[in-house]
Amino acid sequence: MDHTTPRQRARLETEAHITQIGNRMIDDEGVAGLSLRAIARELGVVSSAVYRYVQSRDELLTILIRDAFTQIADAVDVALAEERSVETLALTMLKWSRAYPNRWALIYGTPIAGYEAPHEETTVPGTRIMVTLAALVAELTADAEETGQKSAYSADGNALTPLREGLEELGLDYGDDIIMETITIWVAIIGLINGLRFGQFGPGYDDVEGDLMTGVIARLGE
Amino acid sequence: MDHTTPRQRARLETEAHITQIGNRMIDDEGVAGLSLRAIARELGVVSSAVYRYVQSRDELLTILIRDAFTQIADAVDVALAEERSVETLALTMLKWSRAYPNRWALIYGTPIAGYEAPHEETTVPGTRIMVTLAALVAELTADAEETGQKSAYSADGNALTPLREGLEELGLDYGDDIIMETITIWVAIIGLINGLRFGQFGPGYDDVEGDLMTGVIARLGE
DNA sequence: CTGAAAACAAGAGCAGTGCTCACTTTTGTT
DNA sequence: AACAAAAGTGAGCACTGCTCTTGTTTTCAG
Repeated sequence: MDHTTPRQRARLETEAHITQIGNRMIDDEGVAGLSLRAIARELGVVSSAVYRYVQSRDELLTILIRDAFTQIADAVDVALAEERSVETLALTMLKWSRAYPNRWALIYGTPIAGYEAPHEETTVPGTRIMVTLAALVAELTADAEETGQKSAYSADGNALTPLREGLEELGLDYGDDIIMETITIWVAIIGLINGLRFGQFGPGYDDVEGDLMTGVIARLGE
Repeated sequence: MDHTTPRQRARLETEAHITQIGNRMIDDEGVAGLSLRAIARELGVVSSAVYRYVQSRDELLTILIRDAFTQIADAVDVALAEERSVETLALTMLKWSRAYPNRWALIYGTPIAGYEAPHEETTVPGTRIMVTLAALVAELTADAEETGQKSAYSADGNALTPLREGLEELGLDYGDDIIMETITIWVAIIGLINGLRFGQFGPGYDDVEGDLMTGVIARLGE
């Protein structure tokens, strides 16, 4: 049986409708195009009415950011279930960024001015992929050790302290070399996708984005 | 003798004043805080008056973007004259990003919504550092070859076509391995700085940013 | 079934933005 | 002194987020 009153159901529906419209607005015009007044118009309601459902534009932003993080992390999980490799992870992120470039910018681009992500709301979904990558790197390193190759990172381990603590909070304990390897691969992936999405390399990369990513990942795998 | 009339001089002064205020506003509140009306107030003039000096907010943005690109590229050039290495290049960019985080976001972050960089205006200063990096990589690769180490990148060279063409326009002709190496290092640098500046790794990195960059660069140097 | 309470919606209003346009004042030159 | 160009003015348009007061439903308990 259904324990939701019609009222509650209507509320949830409207909330879902708002986030849906919000997502579409971001897809269409970027985060700057996200307007509560425009949402109100589309809902056929006066502008102040949407404030019954969402406290502020920032709150809606938080919801949309969390959604985007969750979506891309889910996509990566699905793809990794098929083929577990760093390349798959990277190419899946790239593919998602092409499908939703403005959502990509929302989560991996410049922070929104005057907006502070509520940390507890967004940090967890926001770090999922990186944690997955660390696990992947750990697996591969373990394999490499069996075949006799040992990574030799011996720089100042203090540099990794903040990240190591973050992983420890999740109950994970990796060595410095694994963390260093993870962060290197991670920043390369993000950097490449950002460069492509933000047009920093100029035009003409449409057909070679995947190959470029594959090349970078291959280069990082020594 | 001076061939500028007092009138022309006043104009140039006001223009310089406007870009100076604009830079300060971006430093203070990010690109969203760049307001022509606020600039007018600070100039002690009515809002419509600034349109005598700047065609639109976007035009001012273009000026500030070009300035920022030029500034960071100059900083890199100066540092490289002291010590010519990839690490120096990377650390200089990192240092600049710490000094001017909002300007960094302006040039390497999410593109401004509804704003299209005029290409001819910004592309040249925007690619200076990357071109410098390519030259650096080429030098180092040449050194490595003398000592017998040869890089072996042999993936689909088509992926590099757009970049190779970009370099050829500047009269530069590098091999695929050098271009691939350059782009890998480049995206790692940008990715790491973006991650740090945009707070994607969480807090607590303030004292280890340099070590982190050094570690990544070292890892990329095999 | 009725009446109070809670939820929802309306509409005016505030302060801010970029930008335009008709108009006046200042300035430099002939 | 006359005149044209440049600079500055102020009103106005359309938009934004957000608040506050008023009115209207809908829900739910007595």
